[in-house]
Amino acid sequence: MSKGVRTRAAILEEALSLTSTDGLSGLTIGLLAERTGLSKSGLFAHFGSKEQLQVAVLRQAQECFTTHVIRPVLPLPRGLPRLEAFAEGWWAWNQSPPFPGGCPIQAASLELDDRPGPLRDEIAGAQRRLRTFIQQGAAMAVTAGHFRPDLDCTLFAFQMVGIAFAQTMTCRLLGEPEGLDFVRRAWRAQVTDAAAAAHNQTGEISHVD
Amino acid sequence: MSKGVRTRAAILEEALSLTSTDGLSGLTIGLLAERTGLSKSGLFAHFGSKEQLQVAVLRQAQECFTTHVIRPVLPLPRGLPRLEAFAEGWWAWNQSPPFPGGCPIQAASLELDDRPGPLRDEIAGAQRRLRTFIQQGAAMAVTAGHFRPDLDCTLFAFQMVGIAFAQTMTCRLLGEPEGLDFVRRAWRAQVTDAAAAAHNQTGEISHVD
DNA sequence: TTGACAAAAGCACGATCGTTCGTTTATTTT
DNA sequence: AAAATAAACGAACGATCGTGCTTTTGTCAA
Repeated sequence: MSKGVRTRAAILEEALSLTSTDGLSGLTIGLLAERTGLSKSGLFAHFGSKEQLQVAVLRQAQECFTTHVIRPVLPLPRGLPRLEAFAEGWWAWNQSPPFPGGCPIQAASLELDDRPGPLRDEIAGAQRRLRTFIQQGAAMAVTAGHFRPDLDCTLFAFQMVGIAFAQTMTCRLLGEPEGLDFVRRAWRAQVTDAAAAAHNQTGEISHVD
Repeated sequence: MSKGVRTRAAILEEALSLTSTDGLSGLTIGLLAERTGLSKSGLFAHFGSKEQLQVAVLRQAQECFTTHVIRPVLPLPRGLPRLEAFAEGWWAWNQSPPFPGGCPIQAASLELDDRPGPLRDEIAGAQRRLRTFIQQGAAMAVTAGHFRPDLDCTLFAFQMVGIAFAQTMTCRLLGEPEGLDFVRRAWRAQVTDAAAAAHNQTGEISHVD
């Protein structure tokens, strides 16, 4: 690994931290240069423009999420087991991501939703892929008989995304310790509803853990 | 109404528009002065500091929300009717608020959740009050017999907040036209679940509209 | 209508923003 | 080790940031 690639990675790591606390618009070249011990111009040369730096940060955030949350659950059996594990991993990610602040992509989703351009496209793509992943996970659960056949998997993904946002607001903004508990119960209710007519009517489903 | 109060109101209205598209950190004194036709210093004198301007904007946003969404439903009968009307009003507000961008408070909730200070306190207070309003609305529905007695009203509010966030992401960031449809179905599912054992088991409840 | 006071303007400040360019220092490759 | 290339620096750019002043303009009551 050559020098350039190594420092670029170091820059992005620090940039990710900064973004998680101050947002994409709070990510500033001068401050980032100071924290990495580089000169502004030296750092700048790695990206060519601020916007490209921001895009790189978003890409890095996605990769980080994939590594921490997505990839670990892929070896698990399709359907409910994988879905449950993903959920628990996602809640844990939201609760304390590998940066000082909250999930940068979640924050950027509301920060840039009215400003068209490459940045918004990047985040929109990330959110779309995530939703698709959830939706397909639910579809597998249907195929496996864990979920009822008439389940709307897109709606299922929509609801799960909602829980994640509510978690961030409750735990991070309001700082309520029982937030994670709400998350789990909301998720349990959703899973129970999705499984309603599959095995039985009472919502008693086979657990993973 | 004296001159000062009038221009202050005009400033705040324009500031609210700006914040809705560019966020609280994108709200800049120079740009705001330009749009209102005032000088930077003339505008600045109305607030004393940028932070106080931001606080004023957040207060204005809350008042606007109260006027458009909260107040209209207060005359309605307690319980489900009022709750349903509030829901529809809230979805409409999220779909197209009275500003060019999205709801500033929702955006600021994720923008400032890691930066302690008066601004975060203001938003946190707003979100707490909103959640309390929902929670009490659900409690009234329990009292009225519309919802089951063992309903966790705090969890109910948590879930509803989640739907609102998911709506913004789906409709505003992703621009999916069927987003509002998801919102209504998710909300319907939540209401159905909350009403489950009240009148009957099928989720068939008395409608308002 | 004049005098008191509020509101806005004008100007300047230090700081920081993103960006460019020429130079110097490291790292590769030959 | 020398030549070629990549990486980082230093200094400066125009612009804009938030924030102080002083002065001018406008408003409102006596």
